[in-house]
Amino acid sequence: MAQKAALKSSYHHGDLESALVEAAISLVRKYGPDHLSLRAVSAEVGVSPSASYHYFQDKDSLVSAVGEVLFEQLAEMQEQAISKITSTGARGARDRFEAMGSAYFKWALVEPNLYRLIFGGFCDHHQSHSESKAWKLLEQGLDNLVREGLITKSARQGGEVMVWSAVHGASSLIIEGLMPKNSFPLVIKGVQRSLGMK
Amino acid sequence: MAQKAALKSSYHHGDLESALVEAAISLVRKYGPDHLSLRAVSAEVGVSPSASYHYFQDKDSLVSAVGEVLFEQLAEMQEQAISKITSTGARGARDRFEAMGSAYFKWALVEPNLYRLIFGGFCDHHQSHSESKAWKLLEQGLDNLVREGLITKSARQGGEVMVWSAVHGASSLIIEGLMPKNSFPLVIKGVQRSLGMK
DNA sequence: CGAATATCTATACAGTGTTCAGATTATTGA
DNA sequence: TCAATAATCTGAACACTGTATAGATATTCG
Repeated sequence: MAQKAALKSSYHHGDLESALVEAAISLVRKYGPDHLSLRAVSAEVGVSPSASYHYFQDKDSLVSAVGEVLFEQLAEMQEQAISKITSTGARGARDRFEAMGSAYFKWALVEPNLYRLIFGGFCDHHQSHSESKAWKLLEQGLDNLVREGLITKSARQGGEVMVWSAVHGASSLIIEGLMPKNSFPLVIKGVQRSLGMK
Repeated sequence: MAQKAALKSSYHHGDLESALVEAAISLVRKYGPDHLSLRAVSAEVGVSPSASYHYFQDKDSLVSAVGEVLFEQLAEMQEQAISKITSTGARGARDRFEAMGSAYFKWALVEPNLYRLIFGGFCDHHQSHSESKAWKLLEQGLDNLVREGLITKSARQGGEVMVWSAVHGASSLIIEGLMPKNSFPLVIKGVQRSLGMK
């Protein structure tokens, strides 16, 4: 079906589709989601501008593919941060929950242009919100807080919405220079209070 | 100095600068902040593409001017919503605070493309966050809550950051289809809890 | 091997941001 | 009042963009 490994055939690239996505990510990171050019992406890969039309209907379609990959990567980054926490019990649930939020925030600050691509209306998130890995991680983190008795079941209700809104909002506003960079701890505190967290 | 009113001189426009901004707003509203073309803006006004370079250094500069106007308009919309509230005392402070948030949210949902332009990294907000009208409104609203005894001084600390983050985050995520549209009441509730609001 | 297919190139077209020389109008000052 | 000056806008040009089409090249399979 699909030969995954890129071979050095000069004409047939081997895995052009993901090479284009990767090159696009690299260019967006540098120059922002606007200012991304299909021709520059093609040139980066060393292929003609029309080649991409075999894998993507148009430029927006490539951008959407990039968004999907990045959204997944962001969640993986969070997963990785969570898995680094060694504490157990109530303390563990709390630490993991905070690590999840901090990882999100840090990623946004380190990669503002990638963050803008995901959340700035450049790509269609055709998967429902509750199917996304980010959402599931959040659900899981909140469930742990309940299980360890750090928050009540009733306070947990709708917690995903509140937590993601606050963390995403702060990340976005800070990136755009509308909020001081050191605001994040305040948001963490506020989220904890909104959850009635001990 | 400056003749403000647009006169029907055929060659000299009269107030080209703000006419360009207005036309840009209209086009961004329809087609989004990406997909905005300087040439289309010029055509809308009935002027040559090069004319805009007398008032704006480049396209990005025009977009930034648009962002400044829109950011101000958003705050004015909030002010207007607040001024419509007739209740007084503690109830009044509470209602006005909620109206401020709801107005922000509604504006975002009605004008997603304008919202994206302001908060999606398209324009430089060269004014410091604490100088913005939005921020001052928020300060004022929180001060009123304290004055009316609805929240404590200590809970108020950093309230601007938490409130704006949550409201902006929810607006943004809902616009991008990453959160159900009916999530806003949950965010309001969460904000109130984070402020320890009675 | 040869035919069919997948993959990529070349070329072309309309549209983009931007520059610059010059045309047009408005304003100023003697 | 009327030339000189300044402000404002146009026209043409350049390099660049997304995209469609036709054709060249490589791979695969009978």
